[in-house]
Amino acid sequence: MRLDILKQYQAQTKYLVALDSIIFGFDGEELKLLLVKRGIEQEHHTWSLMGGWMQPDESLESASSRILFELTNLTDIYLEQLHTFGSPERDPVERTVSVAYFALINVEDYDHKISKSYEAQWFSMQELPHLLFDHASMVEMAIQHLRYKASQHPIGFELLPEKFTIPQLQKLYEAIFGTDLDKRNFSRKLLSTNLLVKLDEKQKGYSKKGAYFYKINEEKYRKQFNTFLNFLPGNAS
Amino acid sequence: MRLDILKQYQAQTKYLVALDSIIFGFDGEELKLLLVKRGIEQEHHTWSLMGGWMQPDESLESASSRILFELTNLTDIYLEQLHTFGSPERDPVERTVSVAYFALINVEDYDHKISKSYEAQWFSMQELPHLLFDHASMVEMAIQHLRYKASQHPIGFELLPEKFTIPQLQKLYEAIFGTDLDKRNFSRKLLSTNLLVKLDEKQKGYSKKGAYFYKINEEKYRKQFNTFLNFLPGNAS
DNA sequence: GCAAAAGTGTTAATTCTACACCCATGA
DNA sequence: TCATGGGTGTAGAATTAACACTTTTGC
Repeated sequence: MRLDILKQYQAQTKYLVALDSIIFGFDGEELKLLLVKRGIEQEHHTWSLMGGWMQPDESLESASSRILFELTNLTDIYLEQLHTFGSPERDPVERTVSVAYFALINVEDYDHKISKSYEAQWFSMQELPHLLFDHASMVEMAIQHLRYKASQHPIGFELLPEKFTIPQLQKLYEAIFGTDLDKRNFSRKLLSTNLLVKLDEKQKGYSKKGAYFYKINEEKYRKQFNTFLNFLPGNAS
Repeated sequence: MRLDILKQYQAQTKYLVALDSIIFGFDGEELKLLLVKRGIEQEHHTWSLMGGWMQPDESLESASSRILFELTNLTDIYLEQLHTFGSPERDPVERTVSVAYFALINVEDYDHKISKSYEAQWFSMQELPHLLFDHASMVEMAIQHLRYKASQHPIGFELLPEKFTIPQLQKLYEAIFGTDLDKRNFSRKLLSTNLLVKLDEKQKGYSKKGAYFYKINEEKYRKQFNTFLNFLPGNAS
């Protein structure tokens, strides 16, 4: 290593690097966001995104997974880097660059008993509390991204249980886009992708007739993921 | 400020934060990337993306603009955050988190005489040299993003001079997507957006007949930018 | 007058949208 | 038996894709 290069590096200011997760869930009716009360601001009762610090041996991605695991005890969560926020004023305590990740989880899998150490709660997207720092803009960017992503890729499945019905899926898309969809057009378009496998089993309890369960064709799903365009049925904004 | 909060912040490791720019240009035939030889690695003759360090008083965005200005002397460049790269091994000198921005500039505006301090050169996307660190993956991600973005938004104009012809624009799109387009369908779709204003002037020299120049309707362009969908004519991948 | 690029229209195929009725079941 | 949500088909409209000839002008 040349000495002048090392010196050039050493002359630079270093910064704290944080990760924040925008965690979406779906309860069958509404789109939800998982928020925590962090120790940091406990006395102010300020809700915030789940977050944490990057450790020296971690990549951004693995730090983000770790932090998510700490809260939910879940692994294999759909996680995608959203944007990095670094304005000098964003954290009044000390300058921090925060890399925001957006996560989709199945609410049923989330066991709130496990992580008692965090005071965590699902909030309807319609009734979000005041958020810490610039977390509200992170959420805003995340919902935009979710809309785009869900319209182009079959990402919605990540928010549902393994077995789901078409009406459930439609409700999810309606929640994401904040609009009503025509069920005939929706199911036609959906089934035409051949990503769904119809099961023999029917959903019980919710409706009298019961809707058939479907699961997703994993193989096709992985294969098509990046070439899957215009998924969103027509009559959404 | 509560003391325990401050302590929690102070216990954290800090990191270097860098910015790297993937700068695209278009010379009328090919899509190009602007690379520099950084002082860092000069003896190895390694090309790299233009980059620099974030300063304590800057946002990521403004640091990125500043660095781009240092190289090109241009302001008002199309600049968009792409992704943040932070694997522990990415910079062997010292752990650095790098926020990558992707930039579109008009090659004619770029005056290589101005920034003699950098050894900079345009490279065809087909013939990129070996790049520093993880810069090759940044470029790969950027080209993917450019393709998506150009298909959904009228972003291509950023790469062209103020006055351009339709055949020029078509060549640009063909370069971005690496495919041929049908000129009849292309110009129909393009003109149907009403984003172009036909000028009286014709391009001289390139073809015998000469093609009409167009400029973009700035007002509509700004307004439509985020709602402009499916711009790409049909017969591109 | 001819070579080279510019410019322009039509048709068939596909996809999208709007819309309404019957079905199965539990209460 | 009736109320509730599940499931399905069709026709008109709009968009897309494929395709070829005429125009202009510098050489």
